[in-house]
Amino acid sequence: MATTRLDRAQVVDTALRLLNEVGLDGLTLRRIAKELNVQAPALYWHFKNKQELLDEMATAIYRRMHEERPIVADTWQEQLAEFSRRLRQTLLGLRDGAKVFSGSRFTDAGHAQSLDAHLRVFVDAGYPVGLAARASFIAFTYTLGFVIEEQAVHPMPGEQAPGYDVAERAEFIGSEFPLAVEVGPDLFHDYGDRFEEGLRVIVAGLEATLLATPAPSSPASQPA
Amino acid sequence: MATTRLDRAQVVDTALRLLNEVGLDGLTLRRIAKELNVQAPALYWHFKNKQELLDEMATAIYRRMHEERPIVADTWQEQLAEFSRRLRQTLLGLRDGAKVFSGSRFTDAGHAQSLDAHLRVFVDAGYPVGLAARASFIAFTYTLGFVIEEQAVHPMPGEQAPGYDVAERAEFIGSEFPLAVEVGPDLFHDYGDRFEEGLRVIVAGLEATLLATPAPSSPASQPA
DNA sequence: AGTGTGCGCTTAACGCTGTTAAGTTGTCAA
DNA sequence: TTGACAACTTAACAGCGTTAAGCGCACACT
Repeated sequence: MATTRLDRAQVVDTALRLLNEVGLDGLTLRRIAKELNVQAPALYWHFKNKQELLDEMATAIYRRMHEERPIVADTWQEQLAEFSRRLRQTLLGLRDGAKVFSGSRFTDAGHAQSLDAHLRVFVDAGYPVGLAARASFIAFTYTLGFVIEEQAVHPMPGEQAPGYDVAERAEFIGSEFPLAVEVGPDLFHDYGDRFEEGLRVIVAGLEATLLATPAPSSPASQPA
Repeated sequence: MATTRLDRAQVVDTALRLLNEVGLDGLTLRRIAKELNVQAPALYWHFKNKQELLDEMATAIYRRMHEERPIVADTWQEQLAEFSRRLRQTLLGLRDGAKVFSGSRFTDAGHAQSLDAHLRVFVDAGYPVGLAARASFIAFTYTLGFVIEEQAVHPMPGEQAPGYDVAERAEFIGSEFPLAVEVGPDLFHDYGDRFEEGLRVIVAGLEATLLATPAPSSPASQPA
């Protein structure tokens, strides 16, 4: 029964909290408004339309990734892996988190700060910033795609979506394609371990290719 | 002016063609029905609901990947890269292709055939099938995440979505975070080249880790 | 040939959605 | 005390996915 006036941040927080209860499909403007003891059109005073609210939600999600404590990493390998882990954990913490995130755009320059800090680790290690960005984009898209698939099977950490039972799938496919049947557990179980495995693969691949030589030109910019 | 009766395949084909014109948001049952010279509820004779139609569309997309010609690859590296390239190209060929694909489930066992053939390349090279599946899943999620980001910027191969201009972005961020500004082109240009770069990274990473030793146990199953 | 069954569709309608327009209230400035 | 503007409410609109009921035509059967 909040009698104070609304502001954008309050709407965003409520919407994010509500998302975990009702999911993306159930997240309607009327439902959000009800939660705020307000009528639906009132939201249009604060947001141009629903997409702008969703964009602000995505921005808030990204901000949450870093606000508790900044990532401290001594090597670019640690920095890349920790960034990816946090992204996954943050998205997993929200129902349909990956879909909300991937369907929206950042609304402020706040994300530039953490991106800048992230890239700085690579630059300080002597790599060109462009290379750092391209390498990070690979890990970023891997993480995004991974969590989208993961949340299709597990909408929330504890829950299991119907239609992904491995035994059921085996029966569905039949005996004609034994390899496809056999890999069921490898595709639909142990997401945590498999995510880490993928991170190790990408880091090893970067060490072998893009980020092979420690420093082509300058030794390293002096730490701030 | 087709006077023949509808069937599921015809609806799916029409819906996929229409998707490129109107996008996922514009793809309503009434619009699809209109295209088929039929009323919207008629679709419910052929599909349980809209999601079932979308699932069938995703299945058809996956089938298109392989139907023209099967992938022929001598090495698992080629197989993995070519599979990923085809997935990307197929998704890019459809407006919102990655979103449709990632939001749906396969409706038949047809995909098991190509998955089986894909895995066979790894098995014939002497690797355990579980390792092959986990390695392929890494490339798969990378590709999916990559195309989702790519299609956010380029809804169709020629077009450019608003709000992603690099100069605009630079002004938006300001001078406080120079590294974040500088990497604009590295994040938003040359998607084709960067996708290939990512594939090379992942293949190199697999060679260095998961798929390092040619064959742990059996030399190779004899070719069929 | 006449009759019945049921497939494949139409028409009508429901509740819900995002969104717009217009009107109302409270607060603060002059 | 008056006016203005911020922040909302009420009412309404077009369009959505979906359900219920009814209709017509093709085919099987006696």
